[in-house]
Amino acid sequence: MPNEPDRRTQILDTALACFLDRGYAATSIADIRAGSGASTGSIYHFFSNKGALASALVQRAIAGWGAATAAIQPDMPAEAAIRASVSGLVIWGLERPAERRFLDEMRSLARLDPTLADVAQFFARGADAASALYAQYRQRGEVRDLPWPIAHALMLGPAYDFLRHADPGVAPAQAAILLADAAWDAVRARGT
Amino acid sequence: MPNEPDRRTQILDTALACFLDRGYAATSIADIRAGSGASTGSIYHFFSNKGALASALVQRAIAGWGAATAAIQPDMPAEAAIRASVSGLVIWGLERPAERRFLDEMRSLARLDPTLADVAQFFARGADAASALYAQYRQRGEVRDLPWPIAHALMLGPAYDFLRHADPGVAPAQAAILLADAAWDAVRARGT
Amino acid sequence: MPNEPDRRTQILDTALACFLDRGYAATSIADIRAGSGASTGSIYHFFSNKGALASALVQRAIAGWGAATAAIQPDMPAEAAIRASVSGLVIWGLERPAERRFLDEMRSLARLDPTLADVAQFFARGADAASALYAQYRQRGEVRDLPWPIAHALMLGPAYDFLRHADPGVAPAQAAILLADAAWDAVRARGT
Amino acid sequence: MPNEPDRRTQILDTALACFLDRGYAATSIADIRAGSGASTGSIYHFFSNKGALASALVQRAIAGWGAATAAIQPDMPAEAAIRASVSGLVIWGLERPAERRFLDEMRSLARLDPTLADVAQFFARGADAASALYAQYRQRGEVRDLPWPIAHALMLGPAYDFLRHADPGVAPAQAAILLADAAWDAVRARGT
DNA sequence: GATGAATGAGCTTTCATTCAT
DNA sequence: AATGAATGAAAGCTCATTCAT
Repeated sequence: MPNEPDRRTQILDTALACFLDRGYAATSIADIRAGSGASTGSIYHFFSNKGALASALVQRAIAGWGAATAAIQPDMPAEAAIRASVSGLVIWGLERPAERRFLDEMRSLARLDPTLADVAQFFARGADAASALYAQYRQRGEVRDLPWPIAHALMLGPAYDFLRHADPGVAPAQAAILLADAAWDAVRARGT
Repeated sequence: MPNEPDRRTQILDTALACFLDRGYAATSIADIRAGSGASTGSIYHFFSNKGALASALVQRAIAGWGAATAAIQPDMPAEAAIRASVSGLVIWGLERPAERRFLDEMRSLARLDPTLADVAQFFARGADAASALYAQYRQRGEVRDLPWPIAHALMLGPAYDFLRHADPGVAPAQAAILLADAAWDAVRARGT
Repeated sequence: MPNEPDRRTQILDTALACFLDRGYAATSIADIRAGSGASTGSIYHFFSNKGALASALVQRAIAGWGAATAAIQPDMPAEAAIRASVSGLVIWGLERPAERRFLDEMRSLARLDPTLADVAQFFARGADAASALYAQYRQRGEVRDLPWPIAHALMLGPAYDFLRHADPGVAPAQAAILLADAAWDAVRARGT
Repeated sequence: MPNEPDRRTQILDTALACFLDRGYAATSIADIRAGSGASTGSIYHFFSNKGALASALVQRAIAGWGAATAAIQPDMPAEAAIRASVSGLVIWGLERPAERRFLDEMRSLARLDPTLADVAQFFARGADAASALYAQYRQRGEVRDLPWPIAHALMLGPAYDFLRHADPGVAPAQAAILLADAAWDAVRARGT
């Protein structure tokens, strides 16, 4: 007998499928109801909000990306960490373009929609952690003394931009290397 | 006799104000009607769609940004052109954050909404022009031989990323210089 | 050709019929749509709220009652005014029990529902006017020096209570006289 | 070992708290579930309906008020009985305004909602008892020969009306006396 | 006695768009 | 060129109640 997933999971899976397919804003509760076989009431039994659904999924999606960059340790050299995180992002993003687009949409919607407060907080926490890590590298003298927003932009901005215009014509491996190289070049401590 | 703007312009101005204030998705035709004093019918007389309104405004907004980088000529050295265009983007984006956010929103909505086809085309045309320019620089040997999506990402990705998280704590001039430097460093032709 | 009422009026009439039949809370917009032939959108074109509909109707209903007591003048003797207003209320309430019940429901809902703020204000204004009138009578020495809430209760409380339990077994004229007498007896200035 | 109240009582207590706080209509079963710690199923195990809950509570609430007027005996003089019942109502209503408001709401809802038939019956029974008592006083020649609805209105209408507009500016004791006096004056047998 | 997942009809409100005048 | 009434599908969400365990 197959291991039937429970209702909560069915709903979550359907919601993710819809969000990836159509985007968050364009997905209606009715879509999720139809896709999952659950009733409207059932959906709201498990998730108080459309936003709560998104929140649960953002967490799941980020966890997936996190796994891809799990190798990064706080005490590893800045160069290795930064290269790994950029190329991890690029590889993951090229493998799962819909997921990447979904997170992108959530990031901007979370700024305005109060039902997405959880999502916003989630992103904020991630950003803080990264910022703290960069501060460490700076103290160790491995990276340039840049304001965090600039440092972030120099390291990850190109990857995000590249993924946003995702073009199947570029080989993932090559793109990952080029962008990781550039990220490290842009922030590594300048010699005397 | 005062130089009363015509209806079309009144509508366009109000629409822009609303889009900048609330975003495209959150602006209703009723908002524009109320703000402009024009009737619903009048709005649809001049613009066949909500999308058509956006289209006209995207053109106007981009024209404004274009003016800021008007100094860029096809035959000027790559370095000057690239630096100018990056720092132009940064300065403009910090001066007009709402406008920048609006263009960002439009760029992503245009991918899905068929009534925004014009907008999508408009962005595509801009991208093509930039791509052509980069090809020229490459032929002249001034820049690295990179796939255009990568080159674009290296030059402008950081600026876009920086503006997206727009932080009033960083001085505009400093940010523009840092990002322009980085852009040029990332793509300039490598010595032997 | 019959004088077809306009949409706004059709909606208002249907809404009143529903409110009188079922009460405000139990009436849905769908009921009004079905009864009036107007579309949902049309209803919301004329009335921003379910509450706005109620507000318009409360005004109309009170105006109707006002007409019944139109004879009351600020400068007429307290006795005549009070008798007229009590018996006017009783006669009107027995003639239009549904209308009376509707106003009663609105009075209590208006305390809590913010979309009924207009209704609340409307009732409040009426109460203020009555209170001011009583203060005048008091100054003229025609009525007892009672706190307004008590005076109101003594004069109109019995009529409201009687109408609430409306019993067809009591002759309207007799009821009106008994209650008007009692109202005047209860508040008229006591002799030395 | 602490005297833990049983589930039924917990549910009832929470329901009352909710009804007093928000009113019957605005209270959902979910509210009661959350407040009482009982499950939905448990609530429906003890009470077949939302209405059954209300019914049990109306009984309790009226019993409370009954205790306040317990001194009233069938064979005591009409004047004492009427004064006691009016001032008892006023004192009780000023002390427990939420309870009073709740009973008021129930009285009007019970007229329409079939699940509140019990409540309606309960109120009716109370009214019958009072009516029978008045008939006795009438036979004894202590009170006016008035139709019961009018007599009720004259005696209790002012108190109800006063409590409905409950104004903390009037001293309870004074209000109770004024309203009790008026009640007796209004119905006591007229001299030749 | 107790649980809580499941139901589904129903609610108010929004909004881009059409069209007769 | 201009009006604004009219449309109706669609949205997110609520809630009393049922029932298998």
